[in-house]
Amino acid sequence: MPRHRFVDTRDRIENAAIHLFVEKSVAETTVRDIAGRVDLSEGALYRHFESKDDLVWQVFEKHYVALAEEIHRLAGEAKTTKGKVAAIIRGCCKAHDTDPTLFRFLLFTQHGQLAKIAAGTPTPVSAVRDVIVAGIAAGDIPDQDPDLATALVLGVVLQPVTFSAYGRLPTTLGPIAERLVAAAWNVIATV
Amino acid sequence: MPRHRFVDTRDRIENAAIHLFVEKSVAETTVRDIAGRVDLSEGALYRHFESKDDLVWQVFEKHYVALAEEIHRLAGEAKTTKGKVAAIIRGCCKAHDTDPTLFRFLLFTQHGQLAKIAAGTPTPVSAVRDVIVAGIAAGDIPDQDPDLATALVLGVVLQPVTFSAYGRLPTTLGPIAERLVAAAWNVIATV
Amino acid sequence: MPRHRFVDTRDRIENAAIHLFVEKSVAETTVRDIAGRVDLSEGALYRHFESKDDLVWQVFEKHYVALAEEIHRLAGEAKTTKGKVAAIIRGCCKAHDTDPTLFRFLLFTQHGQLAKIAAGTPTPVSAVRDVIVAGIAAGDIPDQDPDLATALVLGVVLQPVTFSAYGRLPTTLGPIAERLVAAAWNVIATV
Amino acid sequence: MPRHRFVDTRDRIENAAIHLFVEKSVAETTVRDIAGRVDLSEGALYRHFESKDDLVWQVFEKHYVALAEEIHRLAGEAKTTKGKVAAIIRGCCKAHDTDPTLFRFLLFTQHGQLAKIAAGTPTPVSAVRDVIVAGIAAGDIPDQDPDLATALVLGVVLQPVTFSAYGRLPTTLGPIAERLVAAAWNVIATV
DNA sequence: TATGAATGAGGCTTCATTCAT
DNA sequence: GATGAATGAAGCCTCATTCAT
Repeated sequence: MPRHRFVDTRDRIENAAIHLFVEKSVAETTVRDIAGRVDLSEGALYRHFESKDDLVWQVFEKHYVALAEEIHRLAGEAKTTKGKVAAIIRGCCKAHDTDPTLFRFLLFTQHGQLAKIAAGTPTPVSAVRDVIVAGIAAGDIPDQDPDLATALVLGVVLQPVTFSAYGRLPTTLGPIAERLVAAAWNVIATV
Repeated sequence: MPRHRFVDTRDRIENAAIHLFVEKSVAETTVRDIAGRVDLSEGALYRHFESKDDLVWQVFEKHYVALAEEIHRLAGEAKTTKGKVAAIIRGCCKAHDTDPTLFRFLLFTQHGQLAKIAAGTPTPVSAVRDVIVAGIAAGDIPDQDPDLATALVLGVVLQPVTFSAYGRLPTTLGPIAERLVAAAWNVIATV
Repeated sequence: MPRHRFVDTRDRIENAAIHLFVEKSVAETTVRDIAGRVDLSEGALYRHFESKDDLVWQVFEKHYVALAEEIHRLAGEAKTTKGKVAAIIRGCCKAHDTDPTLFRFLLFTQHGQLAKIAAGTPTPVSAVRDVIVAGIAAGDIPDQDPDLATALVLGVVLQPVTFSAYGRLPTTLGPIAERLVAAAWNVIATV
Repeated sequence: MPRHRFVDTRDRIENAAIHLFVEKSVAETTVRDIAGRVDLSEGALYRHFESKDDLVWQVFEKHYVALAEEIHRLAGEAKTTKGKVAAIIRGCCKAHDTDPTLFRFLLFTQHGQLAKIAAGTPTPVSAVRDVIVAGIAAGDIPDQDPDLATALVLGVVLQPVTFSAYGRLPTTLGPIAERLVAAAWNVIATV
């Protein structure tokens, strides 16, 4: 049963697509580009995805949700708010370093995909926000606008990711993870 | 209708373009969209800009450089590093609030335009970096990777801007400016 | 009375147009190109010509007819058929050398303009043909298809003109005029 | 309608294009014209040619070079210079009569395409010139400017072709081939 | 499943021409 | 007469998608 052939092809398509999307942006990547990268005909792609939009969405959603779950899981394993935040930051760095292209794809492709996410679906943003809301409630961090706090924590991770993508910082975030952990905590713990 | 009534046709085009670019992204904005918004024929646009790409680039470059100069100027007016950083953050908030759409345009359109910027041209990023490098040299802030420090400072402003664009934070950054000032300083002053 | 201003401008337009038409072909020459060459606005051209087509046609017709008349005149001054043919060839060489660009314009622009010439209008072709018909009638040259004979005589002049235009022969035809005279005569005098 | 019924789509495109180019000139033939003639969508053309320019060039180059080779081959089969010239002229007449439209296309489209030909590429012109140079060296024809001689020989064939295209001579050159052979020889053999 | 020619809508751009100034 | 922004038609080309094989 050549069932694995299928899975394999689909994975290869997704992978090629992600790389192209980061290299040239979704809009500038053509179906032909993707097919060429996977050494497949254009028409064959439509055996795996309904449309280009569908491909983008499926790939985005899958990994976006996975990242949200990972963050949620990591936060759950720590007891204190400080520990949760640290776990999240470290988790993001690790996720980034495991596959920088994928992480960049999620960051750069949000625009346009975010609107398609069903309200209430857990996202990396909501996962972080949950931790902060709980932290405020528990008195671990000062009372403050949870959305702003979330933005600050995310800014501490995502801007370095952006810099890394532009070559202003190394491809690997591991070495600066603890610095980011400290910064993220600082930013919400100090008034 | 007198055809020369609007001497500011070019300005109106730029303005319409910026708004559309933020609303729908550059790629999804057609020349026809822009022309329609300004109530002009498509062809007429080409008397003002060589191409769509040229329009995007000229509009981006103009305001991107202007923002860099503004940041540079603000930093120059303060004496201490702390004062400079504060001035920069406040300046960004003010620039954002003066014209949120323009600020978002700069933020969201970097990708793809940044590569066209001549090496050595002052940018908002380099302006911030300069302050940090000087701050380290002066001993105002701990010794650290200036690029990472720059990323952290920018993250503190830009992520709230992004949240604001997505409706997760108010359209106005003024009210949270001092909070961002504190956060930005914290992030680079604490090891 | 600035009457000469007008004449002057019109001449300059015609001249610029001819040069551009030869350099880039009529189709690839834009009204803007012409206006630019004369340092005039596009709209101003329409004060002198009804349309681009009109400009092309007027310029072509004027010089095409003038050349026909010149050939006719030259043929009339000689007595024998041989003398007439020689005078025509020499006249063409002289016309070419006086203004190679104009001659090339006539040669290269025929296509498309020829159809507009009113039947019966004297042309360079008909002028040559007349000489040949008369020559046959007078017994100066063997009986033969006058059209073919005309083609051969013209070929002897026009192909060198073409070569000259392509840089395969010098810009000046004067030095080879007598050779062409001999060839032209040979080609129709020998069965 | 099965879409693969015509394996020769490319050939049909080339053929339609050549006819249109001769009928209306390259500049006045639109991609839509060509597509319409072949009963194909405009976009489909681009699966066979990169651009309109590319189509023109490929078609031109292919047949221009083929004609050069044919002339070269014919010249090679004859021993004497006189025989070579005769073979060339007859070959041109035959090529013309086999497909007058194609021959006219080559003649009328030179302008603009010639510049694209790689230096050193054999062309009909160079093929004729080679024969003449060799003829001079062998003493078969008087010493003379080979370029001028080439022009004269070509003029003898190409002007009748032009006349034929304009309806001034029959569509078929066969009947006058020997006359042209004689004229071509005369023109270079007599000082 | 795969192929790739074909479609068709729509995007960007050019350009002859007009017209208010 | 001159200007040059504006028009509007039309041209070339791209690309997501379909479909016969």
